[in-house]
Amino acid sequence: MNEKSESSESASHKNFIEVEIEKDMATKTELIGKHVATRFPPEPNGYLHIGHAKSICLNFGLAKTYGGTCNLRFDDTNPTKESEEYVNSIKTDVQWLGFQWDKLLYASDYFGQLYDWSVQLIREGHAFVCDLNAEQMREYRGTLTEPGKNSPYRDRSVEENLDLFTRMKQGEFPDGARTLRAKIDMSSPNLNLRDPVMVRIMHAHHHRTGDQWCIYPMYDWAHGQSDSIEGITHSICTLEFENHRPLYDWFCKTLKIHHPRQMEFARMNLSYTVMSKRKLLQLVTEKHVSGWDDPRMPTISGLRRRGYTPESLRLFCEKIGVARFSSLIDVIVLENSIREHLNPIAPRYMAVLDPIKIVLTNYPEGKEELLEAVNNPEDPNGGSRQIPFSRELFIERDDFMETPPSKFFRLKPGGEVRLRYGYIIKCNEVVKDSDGNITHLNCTYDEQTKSGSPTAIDRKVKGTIHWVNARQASHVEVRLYDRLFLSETPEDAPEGKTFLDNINPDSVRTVTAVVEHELAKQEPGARVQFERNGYFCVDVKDSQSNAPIFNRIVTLKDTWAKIANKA
RNA sequence: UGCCCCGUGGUGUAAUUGGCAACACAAGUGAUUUUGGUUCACUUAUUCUAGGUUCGAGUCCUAGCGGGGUAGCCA
Repeated sequence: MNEKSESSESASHKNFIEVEIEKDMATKTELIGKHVATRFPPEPNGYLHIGHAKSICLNFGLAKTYGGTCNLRFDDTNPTKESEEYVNSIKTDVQWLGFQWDKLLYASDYFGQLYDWSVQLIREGHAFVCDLNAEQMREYRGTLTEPGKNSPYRDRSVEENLDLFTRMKQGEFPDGARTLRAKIDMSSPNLNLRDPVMVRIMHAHHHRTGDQWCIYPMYDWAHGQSDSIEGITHSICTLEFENHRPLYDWFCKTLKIHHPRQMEFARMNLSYTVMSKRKLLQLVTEKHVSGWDDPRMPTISGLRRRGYTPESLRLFCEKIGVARFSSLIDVIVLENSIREHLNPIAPRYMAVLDPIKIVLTNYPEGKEELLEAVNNPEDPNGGSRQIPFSRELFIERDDFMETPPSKFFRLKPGGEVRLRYGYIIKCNEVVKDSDGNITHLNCTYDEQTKSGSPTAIDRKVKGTIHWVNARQASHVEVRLYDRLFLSETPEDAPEGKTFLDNINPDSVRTVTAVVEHELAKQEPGARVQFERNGYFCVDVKDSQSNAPIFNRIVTLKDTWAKIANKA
């Protein structure tokens, strides 16, 4: 049973679900000789987001840990909201995350079985056809504090129920005219037990069963039964289904079928992010983002396009843990997970996002030399490359300050800085146009300080900055993404405002960067580090051949920014 | 308002099930560093409150306080 510690994570502790599963498998007689069976059961009515990733990692992870199985099952019981498009995107996302299901299944596969079981419950007096409309049913249900009243149709004979239910199936009645309800207890303190609707009439085309059915089961009357049919041992879902568990149990018990154990965990809340399908949809339809796969979206497809790796998302899900307390995860944890994955593997390049020119006045005009640059200091086998160096270069505008604060280790008038892989230079003159804007900086370089040369060791400077050779620079589009929301909890908007008012107006900034030649040749999907800037990914959708567009996945940690902000 | 669930450093999770409160991240300090990155070291707690049981309580009991869920023919 030590497979858990064999997987990549470092001796992590068991979560409460693992503890319970191990207890169940060891003690429950009906589970003896069986393997752990879980499932990931999305409704195909939207795109998967990072919150689903938690559930996916949990369910598939459990199966892996205990040598069991995990199915992908679509809970497609509401044809008006579902489509093939969503089915396909969900399959893509699950596989991209690195998981392979044991079986691919649909709740709609079980409509026939569910119908037969409905008939069984009617025969046994556990279900009845009700003629109350939606509004009347709400009245009869009672409230949180008052018990409900029995439906006037509750005591119909088995024969009448059977007849009516058959005719419901045959399409004799319009939508909403009747429902099949479980006969439980209208005075139960748990509202889910007040004779819940099992089957409703819906003359709608289903993306898989077509027009075969005009009655469709409700979630409660499909989910547990599907679990049961598939031999699921542990049915793991989020906390909002907690109050449904007694009903889940009631159906299995009353039907006398295999009875999986439902366990609930807290859904993920991420700071500076909204996660509800409704709000994500609103962001898309109202064009606050470019689509479901906009790199700022918390959808799997958005994170993928942004440049997040499956490994980083799995790592993230491992880090946040699983519990029953509804917590708020700091988005920094997400950002760190991609830094952690990319740091040892992403090749480094120099790219200047906001260029300012420097002229090395003592460097011979027309001379050019090649400097050796390490591809990745974290990777001993990463090798090196040659980059051209000459009299005119670009550096980052932020790396020069005319009147810098203390502890500014970069270029300043009269100050020195090292050009990465090159020389130490000194800024002698700030050249401005008539409007007072800096046009370029006149600097001198010290030949003795060339990187790697024995004489270079003699002198040290505090700062090293990146640069790009002016004459041979390539120009590429770079999209600088930031958080989509300004507020830690965007949903908490003040009176009269909504989460949309918390949108960050600068969540994306597009710039043309001057970069090393090598960067212009990167293929879509490639992930690199721009030294001192961050990790970037070549956009898969908008890049043209020989014209990559870079998405900033995440900046590097920036302790200078912290120091500067304090001052 | 009824019922259900949950409260452990700033954040997220642990604690051999009643026996020295631990890990990661964040924050801070220092070291290393030709990325203000990486790496390394060190620093940060009345376990929501009040009672109770016990030799001993984060863990069990009671009450309070706080947070979440729940009144679709959605899932």
